[in-house]
Amino acid sequence: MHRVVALALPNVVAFDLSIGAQVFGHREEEMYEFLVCAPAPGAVPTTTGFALLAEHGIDVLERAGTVLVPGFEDPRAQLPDRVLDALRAAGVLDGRRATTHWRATALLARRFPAIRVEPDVLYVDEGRVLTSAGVAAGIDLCLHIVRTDFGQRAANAIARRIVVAPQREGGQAQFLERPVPTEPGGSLESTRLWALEHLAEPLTVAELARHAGYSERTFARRFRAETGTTPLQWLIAQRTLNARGLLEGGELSVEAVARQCGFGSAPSLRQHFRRAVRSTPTAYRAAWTDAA
DNA sequence: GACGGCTCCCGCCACT
DNA sequence: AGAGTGGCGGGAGCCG
Repeated sequence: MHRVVALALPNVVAFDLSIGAQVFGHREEEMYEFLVCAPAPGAVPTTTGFALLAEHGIDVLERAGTVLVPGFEDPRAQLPDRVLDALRAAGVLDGRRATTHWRATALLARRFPAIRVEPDVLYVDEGRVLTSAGVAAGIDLCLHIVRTDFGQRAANAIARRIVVAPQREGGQAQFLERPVPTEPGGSLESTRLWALEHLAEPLTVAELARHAGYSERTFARRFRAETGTTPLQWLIAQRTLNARGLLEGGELSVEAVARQCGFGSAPSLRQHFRRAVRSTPTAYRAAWTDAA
């Protein structure tokens, strides 16, 4: 079983750590073993007025398949050498791409010139090291990890369980205007859910706008404010996620997958698939078939 | 891959 | 005045 170990450093952001716990630590799926460790086992203060209990010391990091480092205050604090050694964190990002909360990207770039800071994405996957932006982007990153380890279907199942809207691609802009859409009446959430149910049908932006009760212009504006992307790009991303799930293990032809996902034709699916996944549908299916 | 035809979507601006 | 809205033009991008 794949072991994920979260490292709770003093004044950990409990919400960040909880995302990992919800995604990797739930008993419903038996894909991951999830442990929480700290430099010294025991109570670890959080930034939000309560402490959490870390049952393990950092020795468990050695046997981790994935190490999770949730946010903590103060990031300027000097960590003990033994913690840094365990993480091999010093210089680990040098020469790599990385991101962080949009308020801190400039600081990160200034303090660590060797890191190629990507200021406007949700998360960055550099293979061995993955980084994400502010809180909610951690969900996208964790689901991305599940997808990498076990496929889109597994990621979809967990996303459904924790009731988060379907994933967003890492390259998507961080939400600068409205981090969390509130205001139930004004939110386009229900229109997005409606669109997901009708993904297989041809959908136009005009239809989505009509469903939401806005003019096309206002709909487009509000859509970007809430999701950070445009209606069509969002549709394409959702259709591609759907296609990934169908390709893994399924027997449907690429043409049939395309139609079932709402792509008008197989070439259309191939084009968007290549851009988002950097692979072809057939190669993607083969990779998952061989892995299983 | 190339190429039409069409949709999308963003800046601009008028209107409330 | 200032914020929110929506129509329009046209370049970008999607689709067959």
